Amino acid sequence: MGNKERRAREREQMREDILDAAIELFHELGFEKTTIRRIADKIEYTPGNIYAYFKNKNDILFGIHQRGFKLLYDMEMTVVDTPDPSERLIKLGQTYIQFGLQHRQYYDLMFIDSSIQQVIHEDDSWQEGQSSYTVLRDTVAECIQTGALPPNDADSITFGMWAFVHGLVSLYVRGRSAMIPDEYMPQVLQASYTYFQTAFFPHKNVDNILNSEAFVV
Amino acid sequence: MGNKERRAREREQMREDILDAAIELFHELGFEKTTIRRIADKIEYTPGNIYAYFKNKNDILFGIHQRGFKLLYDMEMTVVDTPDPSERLIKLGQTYIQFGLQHRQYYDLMFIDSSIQQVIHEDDSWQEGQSSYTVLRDTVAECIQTGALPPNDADSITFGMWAFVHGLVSLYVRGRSAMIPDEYMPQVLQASYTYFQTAFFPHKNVDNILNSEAFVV
DNA sequence: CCATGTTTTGAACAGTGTTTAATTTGTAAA
DNA sequence: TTTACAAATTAAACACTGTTCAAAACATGG
Repeated sequence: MGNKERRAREREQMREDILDAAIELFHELGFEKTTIRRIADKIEYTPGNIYAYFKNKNDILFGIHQRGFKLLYDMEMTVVDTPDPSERLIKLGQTYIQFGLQHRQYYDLMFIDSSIQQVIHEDDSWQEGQSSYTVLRDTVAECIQTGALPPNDADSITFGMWAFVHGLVSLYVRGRSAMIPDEYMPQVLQASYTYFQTAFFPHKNVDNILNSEAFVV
Repeated sequence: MGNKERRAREREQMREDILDAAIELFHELGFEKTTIRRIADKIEYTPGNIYAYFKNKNDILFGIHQRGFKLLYDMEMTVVDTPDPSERLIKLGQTYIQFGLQHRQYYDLMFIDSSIQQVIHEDDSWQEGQSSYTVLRDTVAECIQTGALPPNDADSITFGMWAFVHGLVSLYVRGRSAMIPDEYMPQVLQASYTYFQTAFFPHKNVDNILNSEAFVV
């Protein structure tokens, strides 16, 4: 018979349709203006019906959120096989910033916005973020082991590294840098990032590792 | 007669009352749940009447925002007379983080939330933020001049320093550190901050400058 | 006491997320 | 083919937002 399976597939398809529409609106308008009614309009259904597929709006945002983390993870995978841990760390940070600049909307939802927080706490299968953090932490730990970084609690250093790049990106994403003209921001971010890495790895040529390329938005 | 003056004073008093009520609610509930109707309730007026004193809700939030910056500025003033620029820089960062931990709600509104951004752009008399930035920038510039920091574009370094502490605080304020238990966070922040400063000022005893005190929340 | 200008109100508008009873639809069995 | 039942979908409502505006209340100077 296999009708059960088809029904399940159709349900899953509908969920995907909703998510696709949501993401499209999300890119056009940002998540604040991505309303249930607009999503419903886009897929030509009634607002209420969406609640048959998603618990609430945050549940939809969480779906977008997850896709964002897949995107970030894929980008990180392109540099994760760099043998030298300090070089890898430098590249990981660069990639993270690059992601933030290229996908501001995703970044906002993933790391700044707070409406989702509740959903994340309920859904403890939240490995997407964890795995990105683990990649970073492992690299930091390796740097400590090889003596590339002065020894200390690995979590504290990892958190600091993350905080730094997050600070750079989030100030930019939320437009908190009125003192610096917008068009200079990518260069400032790049210079700032390079400067900091040079402080941590004085014996490396950070510029060479990053190919001296400024961030592209 | 002086009635004009009294009227003006009463108007200003009303504005203050609204702001006070707003701030109280803001502390209790955060700015998302600080609604016009709740503010009106608190001062026993009608919601509509508030619009006779403030252009809109963001205008009220901007008032809170300004008070927050006064608070931050006052805290910064307690360390700004430190003669050695690198010590001053270290203490400024510590103070900034301390502010963020002690006044999360203010911090959120001042540096993370985006609803106000529009008002800030309109009101170009927005020196509150500028002056805090200038204090930091001047200190960084002095560090470069005295050779305490390797030379580079002062804005890039300043922005990076700010980004780092902002990253630490904002990840904490928005609860983005699921991988680290909440009760350890102040210690992790402290360790992370000390570690980074040590990287920038290897010849300083950062721990001593900060009196080895962990952040208090 | 009246006229004028300010302050305050109450009701409405358009928008939000969400719930629920009623309706439509699709499918399997009689 | 018709009936029966379950799933999908709708329409309407609810309780909230921020905001506007005509009307009412008030205070004040003449």
